[in-house]
Amino acid sequence: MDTELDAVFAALADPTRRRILSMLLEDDMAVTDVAEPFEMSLAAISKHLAILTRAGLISQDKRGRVKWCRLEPDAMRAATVWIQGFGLFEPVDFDAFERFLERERIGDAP
Amino acid sequence: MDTELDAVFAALADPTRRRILSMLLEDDMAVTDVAEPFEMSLAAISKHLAILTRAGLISQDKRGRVKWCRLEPDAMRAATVWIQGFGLFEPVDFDAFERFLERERIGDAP
DNA sequence: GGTATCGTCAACCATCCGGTTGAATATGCC
DNA sequence: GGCATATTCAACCGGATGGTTGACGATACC
Repeated sequence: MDTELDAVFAALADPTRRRILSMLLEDDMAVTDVAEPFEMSLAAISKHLAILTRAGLISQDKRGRVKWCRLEPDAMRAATVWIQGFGLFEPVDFDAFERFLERERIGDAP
Repeated sequence: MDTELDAVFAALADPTRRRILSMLLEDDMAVTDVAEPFEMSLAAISKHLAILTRAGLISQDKRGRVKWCRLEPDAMRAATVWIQGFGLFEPVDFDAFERFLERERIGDAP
């Protein structure tokens, strides 16, 4: 039924994977570069990336011998929509949030 | 660190638990009543409720011999905030996001 | 062709998860 | 006291998870 939502929430339930997602927020990355800041093996990171891919949170595109990882925001958006379905919170203005991020990024620039 | 978020997302990653949460949206319920529509044992539901409680998504209040379960929306809100601002672990961004939310709320007010 | 780099596969391990069943602990009722 | 109801505990099971290591298949470079 809602196995997609299962996969998304399960994928988000791990700090390593959340950190990977936030790294990909900056830019697309190769698998080796994703693994670099972590203290675990490359194989472990590769598994985490597979879980994120299965959940639809990222996509992987192999060009040459390097595999590029790209954030896919839609799956995460689905999770947010489910939470909002509770009606407990004001609906989130995604466009406003995008503008917020943009402003922050500009503010941080030298 | 971020074990709280771990627990929230892990708790949300199960359809039974999500269904329980949506049931509790209606009203507080006793454990037995929560278990009634499910086809699994009462003990299994009791475990699910323990997981939801540990994640802070519900609270349980024993009055007499019946234990009442109540939805606690704050934990879910934390998850939403992370998703919306994912990658904003740095306090600076979190504060900025709080201000952003505040601004949005003021903007929306009549 | 030979070699280094990128990434996954396979096997293994410890631990957790979601479920069961049966016994145990409260509490309420007569 | 004695019995029924509400809920958890304890032990168990099969399967998933998160990690390791070592071998392997591709691709790039000289």
